[in-house]
Amino acid sequence: MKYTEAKEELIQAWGNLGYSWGLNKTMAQIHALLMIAPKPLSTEEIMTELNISRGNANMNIRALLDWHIVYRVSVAGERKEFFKAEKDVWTLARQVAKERRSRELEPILKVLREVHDVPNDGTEETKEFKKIVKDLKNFGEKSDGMIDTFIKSEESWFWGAVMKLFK
Amino acid sequence: MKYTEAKEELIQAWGNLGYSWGLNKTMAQIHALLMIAPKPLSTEEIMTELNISRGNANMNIRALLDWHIVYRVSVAGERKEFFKAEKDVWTLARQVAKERRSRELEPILKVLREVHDVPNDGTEETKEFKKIVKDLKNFGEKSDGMIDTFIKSEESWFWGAVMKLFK
DNA sequence: TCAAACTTTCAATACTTATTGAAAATTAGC
DNA sequence: GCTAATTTTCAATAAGTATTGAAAGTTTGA
Repeated sequence: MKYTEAKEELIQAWGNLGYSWGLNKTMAQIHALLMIAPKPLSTEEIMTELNISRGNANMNIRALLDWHIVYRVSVAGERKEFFKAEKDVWTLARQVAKERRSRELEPILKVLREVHDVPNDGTEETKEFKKIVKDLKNFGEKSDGMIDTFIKSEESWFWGAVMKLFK
Repeated sequence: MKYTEAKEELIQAWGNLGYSWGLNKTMAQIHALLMIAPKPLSTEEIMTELNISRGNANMNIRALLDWHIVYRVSVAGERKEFFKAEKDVWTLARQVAKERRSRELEPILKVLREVHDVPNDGTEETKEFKKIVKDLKNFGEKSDGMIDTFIKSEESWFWGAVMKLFK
């Protein structure tokens, strides 16, 4: 396989993965492009490489900055902005975990806490409801703690510990 | 908060969460409804509770069966099918992890393995590309192993081990 | 202060995905 | 085999999301 094909394929695949991460396709593709680029790229370059409009490029770059997985870079002698992606996979993973926790896990935990205290009126319905909510809340809170440790951890410590744990 | 409100709110929240899980909103809502129901429900009951059409209900129930997080149940003396959700949160979590691994992680790992061997033609581009792909592949494979252990693990063992590890 | 370079916004539109509902298919009992 | 109950399919359409491109806004340096 040639480099250009491989590059194309990786960008496509990363675009699909984006969906499972709460990014949209273009966002993920820009991220992939920046990740494998040896130098920061300008909006123009991103537009050309991915064949997308200026507005689209701009919006999705903003969203990536908002996720803190793409950074603004200034290049000496150039007036326009350049962008680079976080290249350290570990840092990337922690950042994504952090964002997803606050976008996905926290909202559902908030609801679980709210509905946790509905009075048990003695019916089967509320009994079952309370049981399930309790279990979900418990699970969610344990997961939350685990993710928190992950986010704050050091790569070497983490994999070392996990390796010991998972065999 | 009253039970009916709480129920409504939980179903809505679970519907949103569905998005971050590769389910769609209705699928996740049906799942929530079944999870808190003390008895298996028929398609009719699901249609009424969620105000959705027969076709919609049917399609999304099939999808949930396909994910193996909802089961078919037959009720004595009734001709129609009834459905119940997996109620054990731990089993649910493992099943979701299993499905997501094969729907999200495996495809990207496949691509990473494919593009891993592009020849280094000496340019900056291929050098950087190969480095990033190597890192991503390494990370993905470690994660894959970890998820695998999780899927095969017992709840009590897992949280015990994790608690020791994370704190 | 001006104007060129560059970035942002947003209404219009294209594209994608979800939903409906009625017709077709299947199933079960007589 | 027939019929009524039930499930499945799928074309039509509604709803939701992404994308464009041009106009408006902002920044920079002479």
